[in-house]
Amino acid sequence: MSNNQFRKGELYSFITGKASVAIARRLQKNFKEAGVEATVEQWSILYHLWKEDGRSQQQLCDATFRDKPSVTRLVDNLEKNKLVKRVGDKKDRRINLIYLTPEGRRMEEEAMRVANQTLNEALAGVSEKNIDLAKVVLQKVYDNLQGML
Amino acid sequence: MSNNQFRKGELYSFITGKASVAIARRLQKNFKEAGVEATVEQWSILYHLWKEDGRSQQQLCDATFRDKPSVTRLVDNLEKNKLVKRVGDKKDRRINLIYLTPEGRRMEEEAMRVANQTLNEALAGVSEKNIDLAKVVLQKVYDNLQGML
DNA sequence: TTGTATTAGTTGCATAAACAACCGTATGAG
DNA sequence: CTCATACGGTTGTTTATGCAACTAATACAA
Repeated sequence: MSNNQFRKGELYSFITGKASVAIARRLQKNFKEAGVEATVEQWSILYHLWKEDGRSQQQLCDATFRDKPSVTRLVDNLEKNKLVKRVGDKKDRRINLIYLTPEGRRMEEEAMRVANQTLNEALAGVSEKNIDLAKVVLQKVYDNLQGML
Repeated sequence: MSNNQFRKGELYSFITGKASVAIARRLQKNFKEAGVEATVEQWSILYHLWKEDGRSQQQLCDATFRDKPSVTRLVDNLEKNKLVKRVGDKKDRRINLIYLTPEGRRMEEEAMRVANQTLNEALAGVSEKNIDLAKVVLQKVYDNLQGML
């Protein structure tokens, strides 16, 4: 069955995902330099709220590929830093809707500018075509692994 | 300078690296099912020791893209689980050389089998050519970000 | 209507990461 | 030789993840 033997080093690189670790580290550093007071993980939650405010924690789980405890605690920290606020859903009292505070909304422009700049640094010298191809491969990997749960 | 505007969702996917997170989660699950008693992070250290035993912690930092405290604590846990042993270097007393225990050595075959199988699951249906291309893109991303430190 | 299953969210515990500050050892210039 | 500097490793603190167990609220079937 192992018709797919990997060349030396390939296995390790794919599994450890050093490229995405490097991007996250750089984004964190760039946030700090730009005075954006949030972690990359917190940014990933804010990112989805900027697109559509007032999502439930469960929706944020699905959007960010995290489990429920992770989102609970990210929201805890975002709330502590006064960037979002939990509001109980009136129709279904199990649900927390997460809303941006004015400070949370204010952060969007600069944070997204830094995120785009960081991705430009990361992808410098890579053609559009190859970016698309890598994207397709990574999406396929993700789909392969999701499907088998 | 933002000649490289990203399509919707692309920025988020690249930065959060969901594919490599998914691979790591699957590998952890497969380890568990196969009775391999180690975390993916611990495996990443063992992987390099299986290739060459008796490396220093600093060498393991370089090999695994981790900082010194991270490796210190991974080695702490590996030592606690009796998979490796710290041995002081005789020539330079600052250095710890990390050696596999018999149990650590015994784990290699099964762990590498599971790792290869996991990568096969992840890359099912992706052509050799596209795997290579994705690899090149990810390496370029890594190099871009390393260079600018 | 009652009782069971499902859903949303939280808490506890172990592991890991980043960053800064620190200690002991080695090195090399003067 | 001595002292500043660099190097290898450890510790403390904060943040985040995964898993399992749990609570509260809802849905739904009998």
